[in-house]
Amino acid sequence: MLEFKEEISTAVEKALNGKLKRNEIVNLMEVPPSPELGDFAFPCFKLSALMKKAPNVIAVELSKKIVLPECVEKTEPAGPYINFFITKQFIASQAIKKVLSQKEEFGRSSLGNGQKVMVEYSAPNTNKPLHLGHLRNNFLGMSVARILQANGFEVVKANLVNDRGIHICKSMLAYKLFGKGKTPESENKKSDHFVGDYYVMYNQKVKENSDLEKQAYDMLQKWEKGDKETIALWEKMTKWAVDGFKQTYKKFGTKFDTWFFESKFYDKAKPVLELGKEKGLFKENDEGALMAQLEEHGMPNKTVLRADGTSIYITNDLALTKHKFEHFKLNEAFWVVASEQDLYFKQLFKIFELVGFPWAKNCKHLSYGMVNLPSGKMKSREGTVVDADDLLAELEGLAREKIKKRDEKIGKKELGERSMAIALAAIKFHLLKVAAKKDLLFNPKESVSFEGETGPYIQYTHARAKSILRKAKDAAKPTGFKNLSSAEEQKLAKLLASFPSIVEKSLQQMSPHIICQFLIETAEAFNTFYHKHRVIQASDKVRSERLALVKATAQVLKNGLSLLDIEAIEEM
RNA sequence: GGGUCCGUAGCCUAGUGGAUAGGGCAACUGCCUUCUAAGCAGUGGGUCGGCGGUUCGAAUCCGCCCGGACCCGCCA
Repeated sequence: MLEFKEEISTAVEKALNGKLKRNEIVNLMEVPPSPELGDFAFPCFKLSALMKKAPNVIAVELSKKIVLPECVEKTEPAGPYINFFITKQFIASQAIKKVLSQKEEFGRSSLGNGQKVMVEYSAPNTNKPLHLGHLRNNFLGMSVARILQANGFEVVKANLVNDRGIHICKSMLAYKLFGKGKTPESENKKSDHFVGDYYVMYNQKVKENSDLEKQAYDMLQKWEKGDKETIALWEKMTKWAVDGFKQTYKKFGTKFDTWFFESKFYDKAKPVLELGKEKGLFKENDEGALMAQLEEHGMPNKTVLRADGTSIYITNDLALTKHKFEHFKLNEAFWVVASEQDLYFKQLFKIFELVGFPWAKNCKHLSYGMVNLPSGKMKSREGTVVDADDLLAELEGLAREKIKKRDEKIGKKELGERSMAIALAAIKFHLLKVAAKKDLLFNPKESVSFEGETGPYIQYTHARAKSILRKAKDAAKPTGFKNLSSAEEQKLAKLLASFPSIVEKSLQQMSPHIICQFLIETAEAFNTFYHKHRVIQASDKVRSERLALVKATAQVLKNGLSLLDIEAIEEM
């Protein structure tokens, strides 16, 4: 549709004799709210101010002067607008030909020009199993990485494991005191859940015995000093946790190109700390803690090193970020982290800028809203979280029942694969379809739904299209697209043609939800078409053209789903 | 006290200046001997939190207020 817009703008420019520049005209061009009003509209308000004439008068006069380009069937002045109607066969033919020739490449671009970017996401703590919050994070990370890749960026997907700090020592302490040598194997428990149970246990026990708090802190000291016994326990429990995470990531299709461990970086910040001191940015306060002086830059000061010399979270990021940019030669780095850390990242990036790292301006925080439950906030400490593994198992079970209702004879392997694909689509789409910055209220009933604006609905639409294509078999190649002139076919073709600009918009805004909204609209348009028009039973000529439209729709749905890391299955 | 973000029908949500605010869930009415009913068509439901301002034009921009979430030097 872009080229049509260009051609129309050129025609308008000529008719205006230089009253407006061409790119101004392109920017003013709109799509009318309803298809009966045409495919493009030129509003005359700007001209009205310029020419001191009523916009509707201008619309009438100007529309007579415009020499129609080939692709335009007619123009109509409508109040202050001039509406343009693209010749119907041009719309269908342009859209379908492009999709079917470019196939999985359709929607991709080379905007990134090979630039290397890192997307860091997930960032689990080794004392708690992955929960709903991580899922939103993981899905955003995976999808953003895919959108970047589709636009010609070289993407490094990274996971930073928070495997040190006082919180880890809490679960270690509980295990040491009450674990009695049990193991995940002996308890037949997934290993990250096994570790997480001790974190919850610590938080229960500390309510009765506040001395545990001091013991945990002592343990952190011992850990930082390299105490053998403490390190051995830490290694054992960290491995349990990470092994468990890996199983969960595998089930969800969450992937990483590189793993960072906080324990390997927290003590490597010296060069950055020294640099900051030299610049006068980091100064010791009265208690001896090292503080980044940020108040004159409009934000609170930030502690970068404790008074006792031990590290905090930012100490690690100071070391790790430098390593990232230098070791991976990055052009840009993204952090997918919840909005509660907005200020933290503002401070971190400001520190990089003030220390003088040239890459400071290429650090981007992809902030997203918190996931809450109807009962309130999720708290790992209290065990009131929606566990990732449990949620997927529940969804998979529901999908399984639904598939069996439709097809009683389905094979076991097939059933397993399909139910998993559908369950994953449901949860991924549910968490991605809302704009990332919005907080999300996780309503269990809605989230397990496979109907309405859901991932399975998109998959179902794709499967329907594929089913037609399978049954049609011997499709003759269409010679033209003169028979796709119904409102339903035109609407669908226009949507397909707009996919590349949708992908570009989702890249610019780093927003997978834009893809979700597009897929919903396209699936709706296809299903409406499906109910109103027969494909296989149509006359030879019409059938071949409709089959091409169906094929193009399946391709675009698949390409779109792939940007969300959702599988487009063949049958449901 | 300060800062950031959010506020669109009973619930969830799209829409960041342009034509009657677009969907979904829930409710109700139709449609399966025709390409998969996880679908389609239809009905009802809206002071776009409030008030003021800017503009030819505001859900969208600005100001104030109300409500909610998050954050504010040694948690992550």
